[in-house]
Amino acid sequence: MVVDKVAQRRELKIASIVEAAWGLARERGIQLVSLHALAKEVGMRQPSLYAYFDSKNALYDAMFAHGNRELVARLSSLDLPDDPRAALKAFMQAFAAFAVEDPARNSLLFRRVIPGFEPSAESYAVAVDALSRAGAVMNAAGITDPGDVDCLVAMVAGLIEAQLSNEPGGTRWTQHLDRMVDLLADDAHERTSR
Amino acid sequence: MVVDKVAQRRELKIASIVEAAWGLARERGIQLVSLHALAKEVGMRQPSLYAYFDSKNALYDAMFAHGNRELVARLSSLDLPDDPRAALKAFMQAFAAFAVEDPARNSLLFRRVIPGFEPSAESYAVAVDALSRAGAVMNAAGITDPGDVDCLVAMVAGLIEAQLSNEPGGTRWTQHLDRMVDLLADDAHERTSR
DNA sequence: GTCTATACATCGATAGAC
DNA sequence: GTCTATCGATGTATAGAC
Repeated sequence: MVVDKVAQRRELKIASIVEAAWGLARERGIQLVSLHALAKEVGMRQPSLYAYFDSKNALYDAMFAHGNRELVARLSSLDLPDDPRAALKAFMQAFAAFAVEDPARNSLLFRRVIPGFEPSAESYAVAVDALSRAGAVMNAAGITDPGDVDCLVAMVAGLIEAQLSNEPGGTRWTQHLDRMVDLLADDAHERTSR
Repeated sequence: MVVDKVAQRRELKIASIVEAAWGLARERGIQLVSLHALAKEVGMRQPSLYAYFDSKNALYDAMFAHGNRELVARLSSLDLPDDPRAALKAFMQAFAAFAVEDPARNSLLFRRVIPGFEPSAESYAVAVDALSRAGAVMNAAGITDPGDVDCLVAMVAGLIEAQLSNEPGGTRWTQHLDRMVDLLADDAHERTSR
C-alpha cells in the first residue's frame, strides 16, 4: 500500500500539537490547558485547532492515549529480572517513577480531575494494555487472587498519590515500595496456600 | 458577654449558604460549583454572596473548614475498643466510611482538584486536628515509626481512592481495610522490636 | 487548512442605588 | 444587606471567506 503522504504529515502535525498541549499541562496544570494558549504555542489561531480535534475533549482524549502509549513503551522496555518477586518490584518501581515524574500526566491518566471527560474506547484500550502487563507480572509472582491484586494496586497508587501531593520530587513515600510489595506478596502466598 | 444577635444570625446565614454549596457540590461535582447557581439555591442574587464571602476561594475555604469539622466530630464521637489494634481498625473504618460516603467532600478535603485553592491557616488547623487524632490512635497501637505511619496512611488512602474511582458505593476495596491494618501493624512491630 | 470575525455561554467581581 | 446593572475576562465552538 502506498503511503499517504498527506495523511502522514497530518499525523505528524497532530503529534506536535499533542506534545505542545502536554507542555502547557506541565506548566499550568492539566485543568488549565486552553485552546487559545495551545494554538498560540503551535503558531496557529484557536479555531484552526478544530481541523485536528472535534472538541476539547477530543484533545484530552488524544493526550490520554499518548500518555498511555508512553506508559506501555516504558513498561515494555523493562529488562525484568528472572526472579518473579524481583521482577514485580522492578515493575512497580518503574511504574511509580513514571507516575511521579510528571504530575500533569498522572492527573489525566490516573485521577479524575476533568469534569465530563471520559476516554474513548480506543484510548481506553491502550490503558487496559498497560494494566494487563501489571497483571501478568503480579500473577507470575504468585499474586493471583483478585483481592490481593486490588490491594497491591491500591497500595502502590496510595504511595504515589501521597508522594505527589505532599512532596513532589521527593522519595519519602515511594521509598517504601519494595517493602510494601514484599509485605503483600508474602501475605498473599500464605493465604493462597492455606 | 452579651450575645450579639446580629452576628449570630449572620453566622446562621453563612452556615446555610455553606450547606447549600455542599448540596450543589454533591450534585455536580466540587469543581462545578458556581456562585450564580449557589445564589439561586439560597434565594439570593449572585453579587449578594459577596456580603458573606470575599471571593470564591473564601467560600471554598469555609466549605473546607466545615467538612473538616464534620470529620473531627465523627472521629470524636467514636467509642473505640480498649484493645489498641481493634481501636485502630475501628478508627480507620470510620475514616474510610466518612471519605467514601461523600465523593465531593472527599475531593475538596483530601484531593487537590481546585486549581489555585489553598486552605487558610485557620481552616487548615481543623484538618491538622483530625490528623493528630489519627496519629494518636496509631501510636497507641504501636505504630510509632514515621515511615510506618506514612505507609499506613497511604495504604488506607489508596483503598479509599480506588473504591471511589472505580466503584462508588461498593466495598470491593474497602473490605480489605482490616487486613491491611493487621498486615502493616504486625510488620511495624517486628521492625520496631528488632 | 487557516484565517477573521463572532456567537454564545459562563463566571467572578465591582459600582452604586435603595 | 440586597438589589440591578454591568464589567471584563475567559473559553469553547461555528460561519464563512480565502
